[in-house]
Amino acid sequence: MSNPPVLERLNSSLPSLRRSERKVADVVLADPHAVVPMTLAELAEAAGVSQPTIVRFANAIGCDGFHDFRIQLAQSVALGIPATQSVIEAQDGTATTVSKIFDFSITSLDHVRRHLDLAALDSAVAALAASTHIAFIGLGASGIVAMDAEQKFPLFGVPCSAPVDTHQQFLAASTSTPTTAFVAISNTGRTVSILDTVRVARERGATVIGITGGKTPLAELSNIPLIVESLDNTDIYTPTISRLAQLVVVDILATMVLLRRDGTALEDIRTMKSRLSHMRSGLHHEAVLDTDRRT
Amino acid sequence: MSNPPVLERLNSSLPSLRRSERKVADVVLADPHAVVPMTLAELAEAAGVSQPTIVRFANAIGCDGFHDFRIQLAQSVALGIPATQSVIEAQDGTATTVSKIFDFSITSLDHVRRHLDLAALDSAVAALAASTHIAFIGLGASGIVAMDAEQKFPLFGVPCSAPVDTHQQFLAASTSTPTTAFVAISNTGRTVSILDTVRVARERGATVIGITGGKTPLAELSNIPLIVESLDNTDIYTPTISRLAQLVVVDILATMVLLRRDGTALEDIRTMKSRLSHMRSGLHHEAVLDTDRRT
DNA sequence: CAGCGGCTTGTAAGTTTGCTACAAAGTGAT
DNA sequence: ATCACTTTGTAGCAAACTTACAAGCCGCTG
Repeated sequence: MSNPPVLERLNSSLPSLRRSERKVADVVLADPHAVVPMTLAELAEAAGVSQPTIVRFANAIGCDGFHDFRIQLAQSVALGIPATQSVIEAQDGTATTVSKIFDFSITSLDHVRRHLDLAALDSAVAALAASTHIAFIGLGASGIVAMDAEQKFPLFGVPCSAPVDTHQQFLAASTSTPTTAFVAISNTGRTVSILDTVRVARERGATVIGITGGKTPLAELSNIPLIVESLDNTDIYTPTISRLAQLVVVDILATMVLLRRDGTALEDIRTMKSRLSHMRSGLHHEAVLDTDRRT
Repeated sequence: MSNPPVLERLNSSLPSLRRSERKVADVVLADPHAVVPMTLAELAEAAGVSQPTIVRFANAIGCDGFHDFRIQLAQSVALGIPATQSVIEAQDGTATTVSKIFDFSITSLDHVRRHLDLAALDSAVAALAASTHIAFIGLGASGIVAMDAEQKFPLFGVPCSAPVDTHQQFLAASTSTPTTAFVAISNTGRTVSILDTVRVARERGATVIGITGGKTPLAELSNIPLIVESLDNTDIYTPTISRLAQLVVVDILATMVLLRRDGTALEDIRTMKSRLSHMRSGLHHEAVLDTDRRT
């Protein structure tokens, strides 16, 4: 899996390109989708340059020939045009807006996938698996993630809490123990109340896992910093993308903790899922148990 | 944008393949990543068949020659191996588990992107923009989505609520009016309490937007059904993927409603974002206002 | 400002790669 | 058992990509 997507690389190495290579870059950036099915000769024609220039262009941006360039471009385009490229505008139609937001979301997830620290993840899983109690805290969009985690983790038989307001969060930190896993979620990693709360949890000896967007104060304060680096979203229309990546990371943590358990926990979950689906349908408990027997 | 991803198509058209074409399919499915950089001759070698067979294989699964096949495969692989292919297993290492969950999440988002009904989306946006009050309801994972929506939509100056328990939801439905937009979120679309609540909202004349996973009872009951079709997740380890797609759809709705507004709402949001970031840092309100003046 | 050196770009030839026509082998039915 | 049909491989061809080389442009210096 090659690390930085082509279009990103193209942007960054744009100044170091020669004049006619630049013409090629312009064509590619103008409409990457259209370039994908093009043959070398067609692209040369479209950019108004000779064929070897195309090859040199491909090499210049770190591809191994035109073949490689085309494949990498196709992959980049499949994920979506990076958000840095396309900004949502008022005159965009429905289809365009939908595309842009999906592209942005998918690209961002891909970015996180490439930048996730697996070792930190392992440490976090170990800490969560060893804990007797887990607390998730976050505010705003990150609060949503905390609540989502609270729905997932109790499945393993470990009591979980996700206090929503700052006072309750502080209280949870104050009553934490050395076997508490304290998961603090903050994309900016600078929210003072979260930082204060984390300090208390640390004092109490809890293991603090900090899910944050970069090398932030929260990362500094955490025993195990989990950097979930979303793409920049300076644009005002751009939705908060960090949640999505954080949710996926929580999914990963939950799944990996589950994988560490043996079959009994698994069986519990299976039963739970089945009962839940019956509850949805409004059947009575008796009926559920009956169904379970049949299964 | 060609509609069904290659690997999906390959799976579905697998029975109709000839014997030696099937050998090719096996090689491709065994490790799609490895096939991407291969040349036609190499793939023929790897599958133990002749070169023309590869070409015929490509045509058989709906590609226009080997070239096209390679590009489409590259795109498919970029998004990740579809979940139907790869299932999370206990013996998977960290890297593998992470890959699989990200792949699954991204593939699923891509799937929703391809299957979203733009016309329904437009209707939903129109209804939301015209409403004087918006209620979001959901339970479990969908409840998280409802709460997320509640954080986003008040920005437009329309009062929003996202009652969390079934009684409160029922109450909200009972007090809704013809200008209420009632957004019900349920992936299964069969949760009885949600359906009951929606019926009440309909009786009261509210416009019901149903975000659901297919042609479910909820879709039937809604004025505007928004089908958000995630991939099947029969596997027990697989995390609930529907939330992610639903969140993105909520993002899209929020963004599009915002785009309908004129500059004033925009300015409000800009100011709000700036103040919020100051609040995070723990600065006082005076300082915030001061900063705003400087901006 | 003319001449020179280096870099940039295009021309042309070469090599690889993918495609197609055709023939051989296999398979099933009568 | 033979025939018709489907499937697979061989061989040649056309197109695409790459490389070597020469022409042109630009800036520098005398």
